Amino acid sequence: MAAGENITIKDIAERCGVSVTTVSRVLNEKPDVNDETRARVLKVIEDSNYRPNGMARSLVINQTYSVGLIIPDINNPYFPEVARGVEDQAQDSSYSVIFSSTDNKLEQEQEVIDLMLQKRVDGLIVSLSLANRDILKRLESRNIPVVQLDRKIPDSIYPAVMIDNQQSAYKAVQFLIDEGYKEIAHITGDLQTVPGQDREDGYRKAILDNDLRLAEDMIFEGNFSKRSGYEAMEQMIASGNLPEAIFAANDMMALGVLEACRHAEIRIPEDLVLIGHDNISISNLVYPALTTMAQPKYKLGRQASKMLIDLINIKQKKGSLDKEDFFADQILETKLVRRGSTARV
Amino acid sequence: MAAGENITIKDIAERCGVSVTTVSRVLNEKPDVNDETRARVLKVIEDSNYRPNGMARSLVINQTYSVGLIIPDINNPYFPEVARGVEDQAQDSSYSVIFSSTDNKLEQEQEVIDLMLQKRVDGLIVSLSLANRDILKRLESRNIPVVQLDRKIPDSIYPAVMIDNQQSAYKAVQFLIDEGYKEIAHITGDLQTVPGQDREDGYRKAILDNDLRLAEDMIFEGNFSKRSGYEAMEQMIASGNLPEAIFAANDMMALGVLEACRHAEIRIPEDLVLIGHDNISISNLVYPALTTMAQPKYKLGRQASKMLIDLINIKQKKGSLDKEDFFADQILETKLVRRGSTARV
DNA sequence: TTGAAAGCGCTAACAG
DNA sequence: CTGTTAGCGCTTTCAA
Repeated sequence: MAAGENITIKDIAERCGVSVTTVSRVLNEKPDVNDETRARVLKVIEDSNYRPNGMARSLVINQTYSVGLIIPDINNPYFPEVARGVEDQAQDSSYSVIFSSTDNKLEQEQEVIDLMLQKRVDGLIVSLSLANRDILKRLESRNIPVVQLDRKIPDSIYPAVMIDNQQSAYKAVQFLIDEGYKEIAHITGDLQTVPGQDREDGYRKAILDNDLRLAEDMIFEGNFSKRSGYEAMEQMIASGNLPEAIFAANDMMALGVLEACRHAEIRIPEDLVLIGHDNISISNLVYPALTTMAQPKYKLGRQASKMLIDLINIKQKKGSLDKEDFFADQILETKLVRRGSTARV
Repeated sequence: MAAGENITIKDIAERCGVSVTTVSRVLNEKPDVNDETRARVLKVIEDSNYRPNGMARSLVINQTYSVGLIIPDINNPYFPEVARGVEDQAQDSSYSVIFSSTDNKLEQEQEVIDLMLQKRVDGLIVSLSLANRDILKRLESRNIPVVQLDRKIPDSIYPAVMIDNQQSAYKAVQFLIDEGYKEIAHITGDLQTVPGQDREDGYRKAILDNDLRLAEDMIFEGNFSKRSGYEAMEQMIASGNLPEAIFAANDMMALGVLEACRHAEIRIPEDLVLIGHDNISISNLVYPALTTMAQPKYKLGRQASKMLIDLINIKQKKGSLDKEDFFADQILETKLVRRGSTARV
């Protein structure tokens, strides 16, 4: 056990008979140091298993090489993959990531951001609740590098990495139409969120662009939860007026539809065709497997991470960030994944 | 934008006309400070939106209030829930968590642990690959607080929070037996891992304890992946000798079984009954829903987090950790969750 | 109840 | 090529 007081750069310097400056130089791979000296120092470092104290270092260089990742819930099937992308990219640049789930609670978001700022993270990747433009404003005024993920809060200066929800929904519906379906219902996501709204817009646009009838009673309001998908399907069944196809604004709701159909002995895809959105991993494990619009979740995380680190580097170089330093939003493509739930019969 | 150089304790002191010591005192809620002074300082802090620099603070108090979480893959359906537990508990104590996925790669594990130690995390929660006892030894010698999660590396001094895999498997099989099934097959997990081995042991024990026939050809080696479950099932089908029930060492493999059965038109639970292990969230979303042994994943994370923080506090108090400071392993109970895949018909 | 001063472990001019 | 010195922003004796 033995306490083994942490060994410092000073100890190394002494053991080598050089100054701490010199040790610092070899630590940071600066050029101006005699090869022989360098070798000696390196050896002692190795032997004593010395690791520089990152905090002390951070304090003086004013950079921690860590970033914060703030998401609604790591348990939400959408986020682990995103998180992994963020982490992998961060690690490539020797950054660490501190993460925090907020359950979309304003107070929580506030709190964890505060905590992270005290820890002096170099920047933040955030997926915030809509109501929180104030937080972003405050971050702006403190000149903190931030990139938004998945959701973009309007009128924020910070760039976002996300998909085009409207276009993606449009493509989903267009696919159904191309397959020959005319009566297409939509189960919306949470309409308090931008993705929820945008996906509904995409649905409407596709219907109209194809000169199909846009019936308001074919639009059912959900909230992205499985249960809401289940209930929407129950409503359709109760109405006695089944559509030919359903576009659910996300996969979880599509799973709810699947379940309701099973109970009602409605066969998918024979009696009703179904498409979801997001391609969460489960969607390939249920039966019938879900046709869906795949979000490049891993890549979203990776790009956001990369963008943030680029921003941090700019700030580090210039001393601060100005409007023109921010990148344009990055919109990644979704991709149709055809599976059983829309199979031709 | 404006750079707005970070404001420091010194600035506050000046604006208040007091010394930094005094400001520090109110910051840390020390008693010895005049109420009136305290109020004044607090006001200025509030007005200037000042946040103390955590790094500087950490440097002197030698504690960062952050812990590292090292797991194989946040994408593995088992871990997000665990991570959430770790995080929630950490947050309750104002700790942050830095996380890292290692894919069970020794080199990765080594690297991220090193990175975290440089950042001076106060402790580590780890779920390491079996081969990595050396890492733990090194951590011990550096007197780092650590708790193991899910898997325990033998002969390590560090406590673990986990389930009793053997007993849990035993209970699963006993349940099948109690339901009246006699021919029960087992698809093992990765036998290079302790959980894989232990679950097989539990299966064997239950069979023997109940005086059933332990047939080696009823044990199929898998590796925890869905595919391996699928293939095992294919083998059973090909052999023309179906069991009455199957215990799959985890849910993913059970999912593979489900799929293979669908292809072969074997009905579950009518023709064959199936139980998995872990209760990953998917298991309730497939059809038929999977009967399984539920791991208290969230709680595992929470307990591990709590144990680690307790350890950190002890170390902080005593200056170092000795053998007798470590807690006993914490073994949490799994619970049978009955669902469709074992429904009586 | 308050402040001066030393120091946490490191980096970065500056001088030699 | 190397060392001296002055901090980074905070806490903590010690004295007043």
